[in-house]
Amino acid sequence: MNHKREQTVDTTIDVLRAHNTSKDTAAPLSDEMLELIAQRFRLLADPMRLRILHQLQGGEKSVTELVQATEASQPNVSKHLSTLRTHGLVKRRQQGNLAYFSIGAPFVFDLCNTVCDSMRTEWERKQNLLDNL
Amino acid sequence: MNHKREQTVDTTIDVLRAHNTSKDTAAPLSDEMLELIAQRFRLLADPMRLRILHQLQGGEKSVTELVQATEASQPNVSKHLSTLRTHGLVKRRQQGNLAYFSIGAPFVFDLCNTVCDSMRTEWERKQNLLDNL
DNA sequence: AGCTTAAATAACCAAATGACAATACGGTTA
DNA sequence: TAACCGTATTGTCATTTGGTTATTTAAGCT
Repeated sequence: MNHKREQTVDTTIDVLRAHNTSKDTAAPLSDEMLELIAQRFRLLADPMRLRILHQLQGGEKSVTELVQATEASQPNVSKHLSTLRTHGLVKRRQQGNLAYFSIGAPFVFDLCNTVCDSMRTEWERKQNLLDNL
Repeated sequence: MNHKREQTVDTTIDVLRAHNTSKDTAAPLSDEMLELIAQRFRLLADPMRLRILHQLQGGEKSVTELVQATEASQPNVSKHLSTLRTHGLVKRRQQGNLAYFSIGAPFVFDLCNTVCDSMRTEWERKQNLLDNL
């Protein structure tokens, strides 16, 4: 597989970091890279999965606990957990009959915070617009 | 509309911020809120849209420029721009015959950086695992 | 006015996604 | 072993999504 390590990776990140380069055309991101980034976002682009992750923020939980907390069907929760796991966002630990899941990639919360902050500031802006009428 | 401002918003963000609260069950996020957050992520969950946004990082661009840079069809680019615009991620400015688009929500790059960083550290970790064999 | 170019929209198709119901799996206990 | 519980998987469905082609709108230019 070997998705073009090291060199390509660093280049990409540097490009993404350089917000204010005044180049006319940004260095293109490879298709692979774009797909990987999109994939990560896609994992978070579902309310149910967000709900599960949000619950796991309180610590490790079994599937049944998650089912109760999210008020979703068990197969549904299991499936989401499975996809989250194959992408490394959650970890699984089996103890006897139970399967305990926990957060596997803390960066998730950074993302959520960024999104929430952006929404809040945007709403505050809109609020100000209304106030100044 | 009025998606439950202020109080609810702050509560939500506080909850998301409190990574290590040892509550057993996290305060549930409202369905509306989850859907909004998911929606934002969904916008970034597509390689084509990421490519467009990435191009706009180099500054304002016309549709045709974007078409050339992304090597996609014009209607395709237009449609993506339209959805990005209705969600506030890009701004549109019309000058004569041309329509110029630019970034409307800088938080996008924070998100991309977070994702890229996470990928890099993960790959470095895997790399170390291989090195230590 | 007519022609040309840029951009948006419409109509449509194929693929991906998320939900549910039913079933299978795996470990624990009787 | 059988019965039971928690979890995973499969098959199927409706919906959504991203892409295409064809068409329309709109602004400049002779």
